[in-house]
Amino acid sequence: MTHELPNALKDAGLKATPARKHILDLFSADCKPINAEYIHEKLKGEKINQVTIYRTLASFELAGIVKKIELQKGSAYYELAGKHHHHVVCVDCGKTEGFEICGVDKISKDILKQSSQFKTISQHSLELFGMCKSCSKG
Amino acid sequence: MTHELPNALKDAGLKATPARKHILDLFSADCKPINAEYIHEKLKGEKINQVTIYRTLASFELAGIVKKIELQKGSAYYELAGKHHHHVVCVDCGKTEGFEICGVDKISKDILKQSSQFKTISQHSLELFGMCKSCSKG
DNA sequence: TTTTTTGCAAAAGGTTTGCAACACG
DNA sequence: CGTGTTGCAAACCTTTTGCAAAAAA
Repeated sequence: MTHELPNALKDAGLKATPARKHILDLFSADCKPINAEYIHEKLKGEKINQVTIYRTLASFELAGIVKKIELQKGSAYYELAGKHHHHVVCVDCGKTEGFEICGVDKISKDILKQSSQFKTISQHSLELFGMCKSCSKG
Repeated sequence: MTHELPNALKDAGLKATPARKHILDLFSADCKPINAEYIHEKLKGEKINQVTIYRTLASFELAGIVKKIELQKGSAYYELAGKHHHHVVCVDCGKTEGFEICGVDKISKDILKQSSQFKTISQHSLELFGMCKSCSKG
């Protein structure tokens, strides 16, 4: 149960509280986007308040430990901030798969070139939606 | 005040009520993404209930008249469902600009080719975030 | 001990629902 | 006239806030 981010909390200037260590462990263990509800459910043995989870996610995001992603599932999802990547989401079961292909930087340059109103583009969101193999059976 | 979508309601099997006509006019007039609050504000003279606005947006989306877009501004935005395009959003003032460049279909093909889990990709969201010229001054 | 962090309760913000009254076609 | 639509009130769900108690360094 030792996490792969041993000094992430200290480096971020965050005190190493049980709640934070457990949540960090969860991120390391399940390498997939998770939301507050999932964390609360997975850690229900630890009796961590939902508010603490929201605050922990906010501080992790501020510290650059995790990244918030918009999967259009009605709540905010987070995952470890690692290599730049995007996701395919199954519209049926919600399963996600990451991918590293991303041509958006080139698109951004083209946009700026032809844009009358924008000066810089610093971020982007790109999510694909489709059917996974299990759900498209039958 | 005649709208550019004269038969959109009839074609969709929706009754041409005042609320729907006004909301449709708004979409035609302001060719930009708008949300429920904006509609409510713009049409406050018409005394249209918020619930009616939400239901109208839902029925318009179902009918394919409008498209919901995720601008990460805390509420759902909609715009007329026309040519496929995406947006740049100013992280400072929220201004949006549309653009038609989109290389995502090609990316989707590549993803599917290398994906172990997904069979089809049917939609995507792509939004860029940056600073508009007014906001990056100073 | 000092500064964070947590829990609780409550509120906020956007959106949805149930139901009766209303109005389009 | 009949079915679809609206308004009202209330619920819902996720997320945020205020404040005092608890805990990390």
